[in-house]
Formats: sequence, C-alpha cells, structure tokens
Amino acid sequence: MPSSTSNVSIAYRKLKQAILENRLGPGTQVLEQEAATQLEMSRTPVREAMLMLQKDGLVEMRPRQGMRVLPITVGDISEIYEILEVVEGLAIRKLAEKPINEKEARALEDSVTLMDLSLERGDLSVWAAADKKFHEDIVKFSGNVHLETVFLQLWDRSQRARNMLLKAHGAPVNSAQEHWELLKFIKEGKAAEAVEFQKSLRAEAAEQICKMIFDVMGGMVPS
Amino acid sequence: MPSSTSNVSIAYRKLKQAILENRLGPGTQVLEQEAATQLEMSRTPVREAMLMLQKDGLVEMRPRQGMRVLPITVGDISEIYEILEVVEGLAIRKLAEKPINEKEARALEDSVTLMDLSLERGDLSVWAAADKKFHEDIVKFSGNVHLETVFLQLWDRSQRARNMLLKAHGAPVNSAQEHWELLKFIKEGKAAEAVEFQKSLRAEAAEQICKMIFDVMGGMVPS
DNA sequence: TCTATGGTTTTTATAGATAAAATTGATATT
DNA sequence: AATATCAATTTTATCTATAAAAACCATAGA
Repeated sequence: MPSSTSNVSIAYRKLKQAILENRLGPGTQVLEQEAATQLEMSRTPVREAMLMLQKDGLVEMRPRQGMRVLPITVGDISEIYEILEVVEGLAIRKLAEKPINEKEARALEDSVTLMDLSLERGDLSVWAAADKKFHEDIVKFSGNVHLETVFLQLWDRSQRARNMLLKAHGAPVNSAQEHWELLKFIKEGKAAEAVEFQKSLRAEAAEQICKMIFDVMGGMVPS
Repeated sequence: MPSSTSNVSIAYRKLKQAILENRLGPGTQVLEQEAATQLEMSRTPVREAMLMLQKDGLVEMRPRQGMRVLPITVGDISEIYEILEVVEGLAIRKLAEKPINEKEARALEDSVTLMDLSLERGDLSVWAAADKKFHEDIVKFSGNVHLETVFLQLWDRSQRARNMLLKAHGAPVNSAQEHWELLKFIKEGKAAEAVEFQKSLRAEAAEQICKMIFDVMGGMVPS
C-alpha cells in the first residue's frame, strides 16, 4: 500500500515526508483544503491520509483546524529511544542466538560499508538511509514480523529529531566503526555482548539528540 | 477521540469491538456498504474507520472486497507476547526502580483485588478488564507515555486470542495470586526479581494461548 | 473601555453522486 | 470439455455538495 498509486497513498507519502524532513515543522497546521489544493486532489483522500498520520502519532486532527504537526520534545526522544533500546535489544538477541545466515550477514555488511562510503563522501542522506537499513534489517532478520512494525513506528516517530541532528551536526563520525563492532558480536553469536553494546550506542545517540534539540529549539516548542 | 461521538469514532469503536470479541471472526470480509447500512451512516465515516483499523493491524483493506479481518496465528501470538515481555519488562523495571507512589500502589492493588473478586464470582469479563487495567497501569505509571501507546497496540492485537482462551478455558485460576506477587516485588523495589517473575508469567500465558489456538482453530486459519 | 450579543465566515463531517476498475458469468469457438 | 471474449454487475476511489459547528468580528450597551 505505501507504494500504491492511489491518491490516499500519494497524499500519505508526501505529507509524511514533508513532516519527517521538517518542511512541515512541529506546530504547523494544515487545513484539509490547503493540502488538497497543494496536492491537486479533493479533500477526501487528503483527509484519509491525515487520519493515518494521526494514527502514526505524527499529527493531531483538531476540529476546524485541519491537522497540526505534533511537537517533539526532549522527553519524547528519550522515551522513544528507551523503547527502541529494548525492542532492538530483543531483535539483536534473537539474531545473535541463531546461526547467522550468509545472505543476511552480507546485507548487514553492505549497509555498514555504505555508511563508511557515504561518510567519506559526506553524503548525509545516503548515510541516513544506510543506517536505517542496517537497523531495520536486524529487526527483520530476527524473524519476528510484529517487531518490525513496532520498530518502524518508533523509528518514524523519532525521525524528525534525527534529521535535525543530522543537519546541525552531520553524521556521527565513528558510527560506521561502531556498527562493524556490533555486527561482529552478532556474527560470533555473542548475544549478551551485542545487546550490551547496542544499549550503549542507543543511550549515546539519545543523549546527542536531546542535547541538540535543547540547543536548536530549546523553549520554542509549540504547545 | 475514542470517546468522541462522531460517526467515525462510533464506527471505529463498534467495528473494533466486534473484531476483538470475535463476532467478526478472522477472515471475515465486510464491504463498506454493508457496514454502513448496519451502522446506519454513509460509507465515508465507515471507510475512515476501516482505514484506522488497518493501521491497528486488525484488518486489511483490499480493492473491491472491503475490509477483511486478519487471521491470527500461533506464530503471531508468540511474537506479540515476546515483544510484550520486553515492553512490559521495561515498564516494570522503571516502576520498581523509583519509590512507589501511594496512589499508584492503591490503584494496582484495587485491580488485583477486583481480579480476586471476579474470579470468585466467575465473572470473566470483569476479570479481563481488571487484568488489562493492572497491566495498563503498570505501563502508565512507568512514566513513559510512548510505552503506553506501544503496549496498548500490542495488547489489542492479541486481544482476540485472549478472548478465545477466556471463553474456552475460563480465567486462569492462580492469576490473582501471581499478580499479588509481582506487585509485591515492585513495591519492595526489587526490579530484577519483578522483571524475572513477569517474564515467566508472560511465557506461561503465551504458551497457554498458543496451545488453545492450536486446539480451537488448528489448521482452519483462513489465508 | 469593557463585555455581551448576534450575525457572518470558515471549516469540517457526512452524505450522495460518478466514473473506473475488477469480477463474474454467459456465450461462442476450438 | 476447455478456453477465450465480452457484456453486465459490483464495488470502490474520488469528487462534489451541504448542513452544522465553531470562530470571528463588529457593534451596542454598560
């Protein structure tokens, strides 16, 4: 459905992208008719897309005010990362506890290699995509389908903050190195070490983002 | 919004309830017009409600076939419970690690007391409600708002299976006892013990449900 | 000046209409 | 009997229309 060509899907994808890329910043309100005109379709599919975004926890629909992009606070980020830690932790544990699949290992290596390359080239958007793919693959390869939907939802909810961090501070310089290390633990079947290591990575990432949010938009979070 | 009186909310609540109570069993397909006639409203709000249920992971919308209630398999249940274990585990850890709030402790005790009472009276639906409230409160009192939304979503997704188990086997006889025990660990601040104990409870519950699903609907899961 | 009142405007929530896509079933052909 | 074709039917995806709710604004009265 996300790749469908229906107007609902198009509206959903475009609005979501605009929100995640902070072109529609926190607090922005968009009337149904405005978006419909912009997207060159009627209000019905736009409205349906907005309802879906509300379910995603990205916007809120208020009577007479269309949708309003939800603010994202330091508190939200630390909460979300706290959950991501245990969710991804579960995935890593499951993955490390079973013999590694060659194809899957290759996919993970490819992602980290791409992170390395894009870091050299300074291509932030490729780096971000590779980073996401790595973590998404870990969850996917864990074999728990429901885990994937939970993970993706949390990832999306924190995406805006990561994008802000990326713009403000660039990609974390030692991220590829750290991912190689995590992958090594997984391949060696060292579940406990892998989980522990990921824990520290997540905590570090959360701290960075929180600091950044505080700097960039401290106080100016719309309520 | 769930308590709103708009037609969308009404349609959402009624359809969801029918699905969770297995009155609309797995595999059932409902055309937009059918549901609209049934609910005495136009197709528009019904369609919007169906889209929301699709986001909840309860139904799937297919071109020309309206919505179709998703099947739930043994695999789904063990996957969902695996995630619930770490999600609720996080909540319990956070809760046990901070000094217990009197009001919150009382709320938790009230739920377990109600579980005790309803077990004596054989009132299954009250028992189920109290059980849900207990676990929901634990997550709520953990102080992580996002954890609550994740938890509720997973709980809903597994609700149909729990309802089937409840009808088939009644309420677990020693459940209240076990909840008292868990609560005791939490109040004493024994985080590790509490998490460990909950882990065993969840595993036990998952196993029961899986066995039951296998018995009740083994093989007949519509694809 | 401040507050209350009522009419105006805006925006949605829902209904109803329509064209297009998909399915079905019947008929004709091999 | 099997298959291909085409018309009829069903159902949706989307658009447009409308009534009701809410917000706004100006004006009158204190």
